[in-house]
Formats: sequence, structure tokens, C-alpha cells
Amino acid sequence: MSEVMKQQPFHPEIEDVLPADVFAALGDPIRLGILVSLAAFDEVDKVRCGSFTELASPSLLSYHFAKLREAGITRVRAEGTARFISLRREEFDRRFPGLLDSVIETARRDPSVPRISNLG
Amino acid sequence: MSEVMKQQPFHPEIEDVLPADVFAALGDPIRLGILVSLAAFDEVDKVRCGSFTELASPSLLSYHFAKLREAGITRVRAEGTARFISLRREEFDRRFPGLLDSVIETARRDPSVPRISNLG
DNA sequence: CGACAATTTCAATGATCGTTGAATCATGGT
DNA sequence: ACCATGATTCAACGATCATTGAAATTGTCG
Repeated sequence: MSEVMKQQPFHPEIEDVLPADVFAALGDPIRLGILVSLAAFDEVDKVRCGSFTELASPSLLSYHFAKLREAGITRVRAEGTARFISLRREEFDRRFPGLLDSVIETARRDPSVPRISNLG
Repeated sequence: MSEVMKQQPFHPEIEDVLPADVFAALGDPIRLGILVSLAAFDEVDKVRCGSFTELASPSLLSYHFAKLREAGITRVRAEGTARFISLRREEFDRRFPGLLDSVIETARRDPSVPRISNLG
């Protein structure tokens, strides 16, 4: 009954994001796996955070989601009991033109990066 | 008099380099500064390691050089008492096409990345 | 040889990282 | 109200990180 609304997670202003923080966030195979899986799925903003449990445990996923989110790479939206994760495509591309594409291509091509088969 | 030759530093085979390790190596402002400064200087293989002392102390520089080297990004050649650092351009571009260019552009455009004025 | 210069190595530090498992929180359904 | 579900938070752990300053290394030159 309380009027307390569900707090959406914190997202940095894209101008405040520094290159070194972006690269640090990309410096982990699980996070690269989240990134390539997200990029491979075409229905934006329809991917539940829980879809990634074959990459890591729920609690570890939450940690990695936070890293990506704090680096300005992803956005997380809470809806009911679920959470949806998506790329901050336009903003990020404006801030760092061309970077995300070559990062995704690099990760996509490499077998050391884990993947989610059936997302969504 | 001994026949012991000066050991050149270790460089990984470029095929053994993993994307996550590359990004981890890029996740530091000093190392991004080394990278953009190297990229801005046209005379390849003519840059002394000691040219970067305005970015950090010699001992800290040595640490960061090792990180970049172990990630397959740079090459270090010992010559006499000096050491020369350079990008592993062709190899790296073959392994991760397009990546280095957009990383350098990203770092070059950002004022948070330190720079060396007069290299060489 | 001995002094010097360029650079690395080593030991130590506090901070952050990736991971685990248990506890907590929020929401929706019965 | 209770319970189940989806997900985060917390405390703990060992590992690695960035940094410092002192010591060691390597090569050059007198």
C-alpha cells in the first residue's frame, strides 16, 4: 500500500563515462559473453537478466551486470519481479563512435567468449 | 666476456592473446596514454621506453609496459642500455581486425587520457 | 676496473577484483 | 496473509591490481 515505487538501478550520464572504465568493464570473459549475447539478439529491451544463468550464478551475474551498467554500456529496467537488460546503443555510439561495433565483432569472433544460445 | 646475450622480453604468440586480456590491459588511463602517444608518433620502433616518464615513475612504467606487452599490444626491443617500444600493428590487426583503430580513436578523443607531447 | 645511465625487479602497501553461498528484498499469485 | 519467484545485497575468501621506493641488472664509456 505504501507509495514507495520500485527504484530503478543507477545509470551514469554517458558523458561521465571514461574510456578506461569502459575497457576495464570489458576485461572479463563473462561480461563479454553477456555483451555478444545481447548484441546477437534483435529484440531490444526484451531480454531478462535471468536469461544468462548458463554463464554464471544469479549472484555473480548481478555483479557483472552492475559492472557493465556502471560503465555506461548497458541499461537495466525493472518491471514487476523481472529485470530487463539492454545495450545503451545510441548514447554509447554517440560518446564513443565505432567502438562498440568493433568490440562486439572482436568478442563475437573469439571462441573464448561464452555465449547464450536461445535468448529472449 | 661471457657469451650470455641480453634477453629480449617475452612476447606472447598473437593467436594466444584473448580479447578479455586485451581489454583488461586497456582498462587503465596510463596505459591508454602510452597507447595514444605511441600511435601519434609516426617513426615506428624509434620510441624509447624512457620517453614516458611524465606519465609515471620508471618503475611504474615498467609495470605498465609489461601489461601491454603481455596482452600482445606492444613489442619491446632491447638495444644497448635502452629499450624501444612499438605497437604490434600488423599482427594485432590480423588477430583483431579494426579493434586497435577504434580503441586508439576512442582514447585519442578523450581528455581523461594523458599524453606525451614530444615523443621520440 | 669503476662510475654512470636506463630500465627492471623485488618487497610491501592498500585497493579492487571475481567468486561463493547465505540472507534479503520486492513483486505477483493463490 | 503466505509463499514462490526473480534478482540484489552482504560478508567472506584468496587473487590480482596500481603504486611506491629501494635494490639489482645490464650495458656504455672513461
